[in-house]
Amino acid sequence: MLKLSRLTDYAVVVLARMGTAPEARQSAPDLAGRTGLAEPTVAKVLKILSGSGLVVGLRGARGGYVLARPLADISLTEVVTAFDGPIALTACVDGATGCCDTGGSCGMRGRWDPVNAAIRNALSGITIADLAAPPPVAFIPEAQIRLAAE
Amino acid sequence: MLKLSRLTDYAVVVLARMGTAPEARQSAPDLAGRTGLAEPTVAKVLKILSGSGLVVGLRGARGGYVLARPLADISLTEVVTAFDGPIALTACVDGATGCCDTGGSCGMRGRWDPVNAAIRNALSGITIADLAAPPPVAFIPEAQIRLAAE
DNA sequence: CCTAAATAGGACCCCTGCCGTCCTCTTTCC
DNA sequence: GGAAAGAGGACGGCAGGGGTCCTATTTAGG
Repeated sequence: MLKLSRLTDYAVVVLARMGTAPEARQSAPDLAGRTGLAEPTVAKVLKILSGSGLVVGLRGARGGYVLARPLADISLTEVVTAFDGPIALTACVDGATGCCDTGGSCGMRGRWDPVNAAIRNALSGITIADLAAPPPVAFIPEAQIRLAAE
Repeated sequence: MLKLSRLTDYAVVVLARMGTAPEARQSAPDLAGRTGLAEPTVAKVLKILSGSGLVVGLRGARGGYVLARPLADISLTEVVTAFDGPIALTACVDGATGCCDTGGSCGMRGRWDPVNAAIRNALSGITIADLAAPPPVAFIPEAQIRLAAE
């Protein structure tokens, strides 16, 4: 299904929460409490985010996590890629050997690439800051709408 | 993961094959043979396509399927929607009740909508004909690239 | 009228992959 | 030295997709 994994969803929530105090180091139990998510799950999310370099983990007592970059510099593509792997709608990509066993006469060879690129670009144009912005007077996502207009 | 279901992939292949003889009625076993896919699977795909109105099923002996519209008039969004349901990257959409149990303070409420719209629009701009076109001299998908450029 | 061919529509089981949890090791502050 | 917290991996439960099959209905042809 064309859905992103639940962990990706959690990651955006956690990142958004971290964005409210970009300088402070925040621990996993702390963020769990503030987001209302289960602590082990938040810990797992943060470990993956740390592995992807989107946050920086500080070990030891009084440790925690800090945003590696401001939310406005983190695109949705990066988060999705960290949890769901490279964005590729079908398995028929990057020269997957014997993708569909139709003997090379698939006819679809390489045709999905522009589609993947379109998705990637759409997600690249949206930052976590766009998703996390504290509700201003009224949220009218003109930028995103313009982005969506073919 | 951000992948579409395998049936959707099959559907594109089957539709592309049907596009090579748009007028002729083609049976499920016939299309299975021509695409190299398993016959029951092709039958299932065609039933779903028929239910969505993308192809027209003709019952009885010497029956088969005919494209309801030329491939150039069938967008990827329609095919994806037929198999994967409405395009919604997260469950937090269309007022899903108690989506994340954070007590309404989710802060993400409605924020994914522009993202979903962006994906939908990107896929709407691509037709099955774009994916199925028999390789011309060189396939340079200018249209799609332009579409992807934010 | 009867048979064969083909669609329509479910029902079913298997199996993959996600998800949530937990355990251990390492690091660092007090 | 002890406690707190991240790093890394392992593991079982479970939902959802997928492939298959069965039956009913329709229709062309002999």
